[in-house]
Amino acid sequence: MSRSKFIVITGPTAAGKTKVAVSIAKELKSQIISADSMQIYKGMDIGTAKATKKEMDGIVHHFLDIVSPQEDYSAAVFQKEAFGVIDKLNNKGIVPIVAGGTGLYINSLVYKLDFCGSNKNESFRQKYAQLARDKSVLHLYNILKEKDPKYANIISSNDKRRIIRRLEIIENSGPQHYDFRQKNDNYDILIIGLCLPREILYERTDKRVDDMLQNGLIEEARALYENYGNVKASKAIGYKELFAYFDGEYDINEAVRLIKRNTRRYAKRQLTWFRADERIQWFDVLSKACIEDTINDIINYIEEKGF
RNA sequence: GCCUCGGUAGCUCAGUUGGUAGAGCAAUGGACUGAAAAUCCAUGUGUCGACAGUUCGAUUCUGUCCUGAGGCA
Repeated sequence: MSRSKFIVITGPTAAGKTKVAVSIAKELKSQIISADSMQIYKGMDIGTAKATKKEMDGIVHHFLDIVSPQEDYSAAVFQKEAFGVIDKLNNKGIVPIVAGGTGLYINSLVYKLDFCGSNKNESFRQKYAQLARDKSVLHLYNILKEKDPKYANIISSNDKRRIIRRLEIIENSGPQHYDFRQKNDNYDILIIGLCLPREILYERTDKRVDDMLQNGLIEEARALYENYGNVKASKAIGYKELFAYFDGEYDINEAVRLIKRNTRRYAKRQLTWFRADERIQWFDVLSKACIEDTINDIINYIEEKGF
């Protein structure tokens, strides 16, 4: 019996993951597992650059449109469900292609991340968020420091989000260990990263924002705004800025400027995230005359590695 | 042609009574364990338009030149 395996295709936004992943899935007669924290939402298509039916080209895509924008989802749920799909496909002799740019989602598969089985506790979060406003974030940090000095030591005393989350875990499940990341060795994993020169990447993200606006992003955001209001999904780039524009905080030109800027910063953070994993084999999508040549290189690499 | 005001960080500008400079925006590096397109940490990147003069020392004062905007002809 051969070992379980999967292939990951990742990289910054606008690097061309969709096309590459579909081409490779076709070649390997495989299916795609999307690892994107925003493409899971229904009705958010243009702004998340979700693959169109045409772009999918008959390839099965998992984890697109699986929840409505008002529902909760999380990396932990993704981890569990994605391994379910991976195992199912492996059993059928298929090597799945995990494709996406959400670092935590990718890491939940390629590392042994333990989410401690601790569910979200909304009232707890609200209570502590209020406490942070009434007193200070540092006040929360000091509470955490007493309960879990080891974890407190590795995060910033100003990281409200992680402080509250850790307190929540302790509240739910009692004291917890913190294991530094260990690679997931239950599977054979091949990780492929798509990259391109920073300057050109930024030109592409800028242009893509313009294209999204042409294709009706404002109308899509307006519908989300009217149907769901300020939900978690609306924190996505391209939506949050338009929501502020709808609220009259600034004009459309400022909204567009901020969308472009935030997209650039996001791409930069993704690069920081992925650079840290030395298993990634990088392919420059502009190194060859056309993307098809790069795709061939990737396919050869996959075969070389026995996937 | 003459007059006036400018030329300092990627951009908009501040400043130095002469001791090689700092804000905003933009940008860069990093972290990331049930919100992650989120959240957080760190960082000034510069022939101060060019050349010469005065000076111990010039981005700052003087001169010439280059260059931008406006005004007068």
